Amino acid sequence: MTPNTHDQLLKKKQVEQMLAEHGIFVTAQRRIIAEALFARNQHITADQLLDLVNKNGTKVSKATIYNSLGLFADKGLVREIHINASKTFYDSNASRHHHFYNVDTGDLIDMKERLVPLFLQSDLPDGTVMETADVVIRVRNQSP
Amino acid sequence: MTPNTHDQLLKKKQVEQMLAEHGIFVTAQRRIIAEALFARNQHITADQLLDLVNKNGTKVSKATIYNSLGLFADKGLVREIHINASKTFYDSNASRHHHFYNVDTGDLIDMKERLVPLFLQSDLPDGTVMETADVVIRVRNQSP
DNA sequence: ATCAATTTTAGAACTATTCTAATGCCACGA
DNA sequence: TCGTGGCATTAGAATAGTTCTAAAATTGAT
Ligand SMILES: [Mn+2]
Ligand SMILES: [Mn+2]
Ligand SMILES: [Zn+2]
Ligand SMILES: [Zn+2]
Repeated sequence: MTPNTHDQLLKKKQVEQMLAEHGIFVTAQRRIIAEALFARNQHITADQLLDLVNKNGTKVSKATIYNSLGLFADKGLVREIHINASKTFYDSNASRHHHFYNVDTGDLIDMKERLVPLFLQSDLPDGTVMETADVVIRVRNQSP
Repeated sequence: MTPNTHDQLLKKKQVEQMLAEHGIFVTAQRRIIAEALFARNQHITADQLLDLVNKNGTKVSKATIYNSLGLFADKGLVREIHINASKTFYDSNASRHHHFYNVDTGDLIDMKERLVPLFLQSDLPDGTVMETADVVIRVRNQSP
């Protein structure tokens, strides 16, 4: 019995294809990182991802984690979410959606699409085009 | 001729009143910091404010700048805006409004009120109440 | 095999922010 | 007026997320 099931092989193919389609040269480390990152929709920090990737014997350096996350973000595969000066999440779901952040629990929760604001291109500052719309609604637990 | 004009004295009074109304004990340093910060609507970083405050002979420590900004933010007098891991702005206008951030120029520009999204309390996660709605629309300069 | 270009890496460097612990300040009551 | 308690302020150290450096590894092309 090989360590790779059919499903895992499929997923590996999908991830490679995804990277290639976005003009990202596939390397061993990028494949490992992308497989861990895109295995599910998640909000993860750089060093949570480092731990996750290196949990199973593989060894990827911290620098490569940052390099790859930066590259993936540039190519539009992940979204950076800046909660505060020392908390940056990477969202493996880069499609248009926004978030609730619970300051009491630290939870970052996806917001339903229908709540997303609408912007008109013509309302942007002159000579600019929209890159991303970053929305974080901070909530706290109701007082008891 | 005294160094303080009538207008400046008025402004000083107003600032003290503002702090007191928000339950902030007025101290010499807090008054100096608040006068510089609330002199106009601005988006300013902690050490820009440190420079501004200490420009005219006064001497306030970096720790006090951070302590005061944190206190003012807790009391709802300023808004923190987290652009990225190493760029936090303090907005001296804490009223509800949002921002465009130009990644090419670094400009942070106020957004007109009518573009602000609407949220229904009932759409928040169960058991939570809204604290702030932080919206930053990132734009970049149109390609030439 | 050789080569140039790109990627990875360990660890150092950087830097915004927070922490520490000593000192200062001030109001109040004895 | 003096002493005490409680904050506030401070210099500088510590922290920690991120970026940088420069050397080694990998890659695909010739
Ligand atoms: Mn982390
Ligand atoms: Mn700064
Ligand atoms: Zn999300
Ligand atoms: Zn503003």
